[in-house]
Parts: sequence; C-alpha cells; structure tokens
Amino acid sequence: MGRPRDSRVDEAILTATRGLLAEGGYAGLTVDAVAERARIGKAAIYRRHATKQEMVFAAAVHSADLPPPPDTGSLLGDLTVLVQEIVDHVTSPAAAAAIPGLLADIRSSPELAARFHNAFVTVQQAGLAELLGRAVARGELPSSPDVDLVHALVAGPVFATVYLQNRSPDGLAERLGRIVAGALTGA
Amino acid sequence: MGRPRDSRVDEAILTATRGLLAEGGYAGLTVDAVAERARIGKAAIYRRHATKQEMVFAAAVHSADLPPPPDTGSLLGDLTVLVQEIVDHVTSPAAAAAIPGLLADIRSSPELAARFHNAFVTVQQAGLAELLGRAVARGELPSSPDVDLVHALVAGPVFATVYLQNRSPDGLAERLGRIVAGALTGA
Amino acid sequence: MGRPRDSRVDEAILTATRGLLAEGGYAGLTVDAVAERARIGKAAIYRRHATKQEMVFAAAVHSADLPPPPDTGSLLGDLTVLVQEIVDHVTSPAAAAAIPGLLADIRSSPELAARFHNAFVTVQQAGLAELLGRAVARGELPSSPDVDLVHALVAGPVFATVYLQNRSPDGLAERLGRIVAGALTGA
Amino acid sequence: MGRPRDSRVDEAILTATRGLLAEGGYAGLTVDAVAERARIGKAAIYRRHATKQEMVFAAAVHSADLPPPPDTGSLLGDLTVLVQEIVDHVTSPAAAAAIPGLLADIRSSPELAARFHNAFVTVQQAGLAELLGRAVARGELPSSPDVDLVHALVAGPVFATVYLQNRSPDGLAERLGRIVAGALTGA
DNA sequence: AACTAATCGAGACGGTACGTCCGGTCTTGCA
DNA sequence: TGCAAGACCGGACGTACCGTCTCGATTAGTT
Repeated sequence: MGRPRDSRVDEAILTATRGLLAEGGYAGLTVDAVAERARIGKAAIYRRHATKQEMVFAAAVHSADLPPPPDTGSLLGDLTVLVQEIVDHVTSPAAAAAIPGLLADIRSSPELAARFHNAFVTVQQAGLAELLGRAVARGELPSSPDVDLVHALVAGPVFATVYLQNRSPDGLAERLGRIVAGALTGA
Repeated sequence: MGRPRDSRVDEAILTATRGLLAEGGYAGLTVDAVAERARIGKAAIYRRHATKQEMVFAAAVHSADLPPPPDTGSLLGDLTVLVQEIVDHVTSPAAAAAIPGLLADIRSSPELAARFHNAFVTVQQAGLAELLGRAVARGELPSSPDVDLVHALVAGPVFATVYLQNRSPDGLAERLGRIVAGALTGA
Repeated sequence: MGRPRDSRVDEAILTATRGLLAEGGYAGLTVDAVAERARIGKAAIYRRHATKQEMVFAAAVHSADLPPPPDTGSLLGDLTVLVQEIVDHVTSPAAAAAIPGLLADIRSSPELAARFHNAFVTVQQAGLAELLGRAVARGELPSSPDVDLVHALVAGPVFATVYLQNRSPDGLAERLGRIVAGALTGA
Repeated sequence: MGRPRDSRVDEAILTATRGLLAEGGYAGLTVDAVAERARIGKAAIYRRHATKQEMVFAAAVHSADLPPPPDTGSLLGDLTVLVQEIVDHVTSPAAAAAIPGLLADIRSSPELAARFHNAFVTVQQAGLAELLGRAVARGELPSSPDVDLVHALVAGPVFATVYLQNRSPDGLAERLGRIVAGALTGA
C-alpha cells in the first residue's frame, strides 16, 4: 500500500479551482494555475481527476447534494422551492463560470456527458418526479406528466435568463413556479 | 483603396468552419484546419475575424436572417412557428456544435458577448415583441407581457432539451407553443 | 510601350532601404517598411528587384563605383589607398548593416552569390591586380603574386576588425598597408 | 528541485541542429524541424535557448574547446597550428553554415554579440597571446604586439577566403603562418 | 482625340516560421 | 506509495514577413 492520500490536498484543489473559476472564468482556468494556488503539484491533481474537465466538474457541480425538496403542501410551493434551488446553484460564482464551459466540453466526451447528466439533470429530475408524485397524491394533478418536458420548462428558463440573456434571475423562482404550476393544472 | 477583399474567401472560411464544426465539434476546431480546408492563408482569416471565437460566431450564428414571424392568425400559431425557428437554428449541425462553446467563451469577452446577444437574443426578442403586439391587437392579450420572461419561457426549454438533456426537440414546438400561449392567455 | 518607370521611385526605394538598414539593421528590415517609408507600393519594389536581398544589394553595395586606384608612386602608397577605400565602403552605415546579412543569405542562392562576388570581390581584385602590375613595372616586385591571397590579406583583416571584433578600423589602412607591402617585398 | 533536465535532450537538440545546418544552411533552418528531428517538443528547446540564434550558436560554435596551442618550438610553427585550428573550425559543415548567419544576426542583439565575442574571438585571442608570449620569451620578438591587430591578420584572411571568395582554404595555414610570422619578426 | 499598354499606391492573397501557452505524462528526491 | 517541483511531448494560438496578385487611377506613346 504505502502512503495514503492527503485529504487536505483534495480540498485545496477544489477550493483553488473554485476561486480561479470565480476570478477568471472557465476559459482562463489552467491546471498549472490551480496547482500553484493550491501549493501542490500537478500530479496530485491528475491522480484524482482524469482531466481538467472532471476537476472543474468536481469543484463546481457539487455533486448532487440537492436535498429532496421539502413538502410545502402545494404544487406551487414545491415548484417554487425547486426552481429556487436551481437558481441558487446556477448563480454561485464558480458554477456560473463552469457550467457553460462544461456543457461545451462534454459534447466531445460521452463519458463526461453521462457523468454530468447524472449529477445535474438526473438529480433535478428525481426531485421533480418526487414533487409531481406528491401533487398526484394530493389530487392536484390527474397523472404525472412527462418529466423531461417539465424539467425543460423549469430549468430552461433559468438557463436562458442567466446564460443567454445574461441577466439576474431575481424573482424568477416565484414567477416561473406560478407559470409552470398553472400550465400543469389549469390547462 | 487597394485590392478589395475577395468575397469567395469570406464564404470559403465560413463554409469550412461550418463543415469542421459539424465533423469535429467546437473543441476539435482549429484555425489551421479551417485555413487548410478553405485553401487560404491564416492571415486571410485573421484579417476578417479577430479571434477564433468571432470566426465561429460568424459561421454558426448566421446573423439574424431570422425573418419576421409570419402572421398565422393566432397567438398559438405565431408562437409555434417562432419556437420551431429557434429549434431549427439550434439543431443545425454547425450551430449545435458551436453555441455551447460560444456561450462559454463569451463570458470572458464582453465585446463578443454583446455581439452574440445582438445577433441571437435581440433578434429573437424582436420577433417575439412583434408577435405579442399582434396578439394584443387581436384582443388575445390585454397588454404585452415582459419580453425577457416570455423569451426565457420560449428559448429556455429548447436549450434545456438540446444541451442539458441532450435529447431531440422533435415535437417540442407544438407542445411548448401550447403551454406558453396558455400561460399568457389563460392564467 | 506603356508608361515608363518613374526614376524617382527607383531612388526612393534605395534611399528608404539605406535609411532603414542604418536604423534597424538587416534583420529588422522588411519590404513593407521600405514601401511605407518610400511611400510607394510593394509591387514597385518587386518590379525592380526580384528579392529583398537584391534590393538590399542594390542599395548598400553601390555597385562597383570603386574607381581604379590612383597611382601614388609606390606599392605602399597604392595599397594604403586601396585598403582605405575598402574600409570606407564597409563602414558606411547601410553597408555595415547589410554586408553580413548578404554574406549569410547568398549561401542559399548561387545566383545572388555570383552577383555579390562580381560587384564586390572581383572589383577589389581588379584594382589590386592593376596596383600589383604597377609595382612589377616599377621593379618593386619581381612578379605579380597570387591575387586571391593578397586580396584575402588586404580585405580579411578589415572584415575581422569590423565584423568579428566589432571595433573601429581607424588607422587600420596605414598599418595594414605597411604590413602587406612588407610581406610582398621583404619576404 | 523538480525533475532535472535530461542531458540526452540537450545533445539531441544540438545534434539535430548541426545536421540540419549542414543539410539546409542557416536560412533553411527551422525550429520546428529541429524539434521534429530530435523527436522532442519545441518547449524543450526554448527552455534551453531563448532564441533560434542562441540555439544555433550553442550548436555550431562549440564553445571554445579550442585547446591552448601546443608549443612547437617556434613562432612560425605555433602560428601555423593556430591558423589551422581556425580553418578547421570554420570549415566544419555546421559552423560554415552558421557563422555568417550569426554574424549578421548578432548585430541586432548586443547580448548575443557579447556571447559570440567571448566564445569565438576572445578564445582565439587568448591562444594568440599565449603564443606571442612564448615568442617573446624565446627572443623571437622584442615585445608582444597588439593582439587585436595580429588576430585580424590571422583570422581575417581565413574569413575572406571562405566567406568572401567562397574558396577552399587548403594550404592557407602554411602560407598565412609564414606571412604573419615574417611580418612580426622581419619587419 | 481615342486607344493601348505599362506604371503607380494600396492592400489582400497563400504560405511558412516564429515564440508562447496548455494539457496530460513522467521523473526527480524527500517523507 | 504520496508528494512538490518541474521537465517532457504534442499541438494550437495569433503575429509577422515574403513574394504574388488584383484593384482603380495615371501617364506615356501609338493610331
């Protein structure tokens, strides 16, 4: 066996990556810079992360600690909370810088694409399915709708606001929650 | 004065760029490869496009030839057509490869960000405003709603489906048109 | 027929070349810079000079207007005058910058090498032969020695002083004249 | 600390440079070609040599391993040996190709000029001073003459023969040794 | 006086090399 | 075996220069 890995090194890498992402964006991020700021060697990074993308992924898409959405008692409330969670995630400085870059890079790497999908999309859809199930149980919805479509309706506008329009998503959660809940029930 | 630029060179650059984007994606795109395929010198590229990003932008975001959306007679019809136009644009091979990369790179360049916003977002929003104005005139809507929000509702789910979920947007236009029209009128 | 060449353009090219050679050396000389300073187009240069090297050659090795060396009445005097002429040529700002560069470039071009040899070496050797013939006629020398060797003895130390040692050749003509004259007669 | 430089890489660079100089001359020498032939990356070259010129210098002006000239017992013998050493150096394929190019390029770079002077001129002059000192000790010379001048007399004709006249320096050492020795003692 | 043909300044063209920068791998010596 | 330091290969970047070419506008000599 030999010497065990130093967990302080793990953390130093992720912290340095987040800092540099916030300061210089995804394009300006270099592995050498991460190593220098973390005061470690490059080998220590590549021992943990196979590529730069995986390192960024690990640092910025804090894997899936999205908690199961609390039961607020109504579909509207539940949706609003979930949208707000997505907004919060997407507007953290590191994630805001990393996500578009990752979205671009994963198109060349099915392996990373799957990883990203699992940690990001699948988690959100799981929460969504849970929430929709509750609405069905409550009688707010006759049957659970297509999760992919609802996810697109919920996550899409957040992305469009932040990454396309480059605007702040303040107040978006409430408005979007109302619209989606209305679309699911009313129509 | 002096020798005028050769418009066949302009076109050769854009065509080569589109071809290589479709074949190898954004990450695999090389300025040297574009020059070689277009059978031109790199200088001819950099004389027209300050950076690789601007070249890709010019090639893939075929600036704004989005026509004013035809009047189909109803808000639902108009919206469906507009969504379909966005879907078509976003699923063309070159654009599909280029847009996520550009979205990532523009975060480091306000200049390119503004360019992208103008050619992409502003154009779509103009069409949208036109279309909403017609609905107001028809009496389908009491007053024109927030264009940013409607744009996010319209473009966001397309992006989420294609780039986040990595799924085909077949049939999305109809479903999304119905949902957004319903949200605007019904609720 | 057609429009005749403008001789002011000829001169402007050579003047600009000499100026830029004096200011920036051979390595820093560009054809574009010559055109700009001369306020002419590049085509006007290439209509007159096939390559940059030939342009420099024409500008800095003012072809062969080395006059036949005057008869000073003695081998020593004649040699001193000839050495001084070489020194003067080699220390003019443009020539000083151009000659090493040309010497380097002609090694890849037999055509230019021959041109340079004719305009530079052959001219000096002709003067030398003339001068040695007079010395034989005077009885100072029994027979005319190997011109190549004497030329190397005369021109070589000038080159070594200026280009190898990078020193001023002040006073070199007298000392070198004496040494070579001594070597030819005494030994 | 860190990984030490690989001395095989050093040698591979210099060997490749010498080979390419001999084959294609100074003008045809490319840093990429050196890297390819040496089977190394360009970075490994630029880590060692700041510019292409310095690389060529290191490869072709094999720094100064000119040994102190052996004592042949006479000024004539010593001079002949020293001239022959200069001839040998200057006619090695790599050096013959490199020296004129370097002589041209150093005129734009005082730093490289100083380097070249030290490795080439100073070394030859040191050998010369040694040799002249011995002649004084032997009583062949009354006092040691100006080293710059003697150096110009010794190295200059070699350069003139090889680079100006573009002739082979065969037999030059004996003839030049005799002439210079004669000039120093006889006159 | 009109036509012809070569010139002019300006600057775009293809090609090639430069020196820099990064990603991912490998190699030191120390702990 | 892990670690910091840093060298290694490969390959793209954006710049610069060469020699050629194409514009529209002159400027002679020829009809």
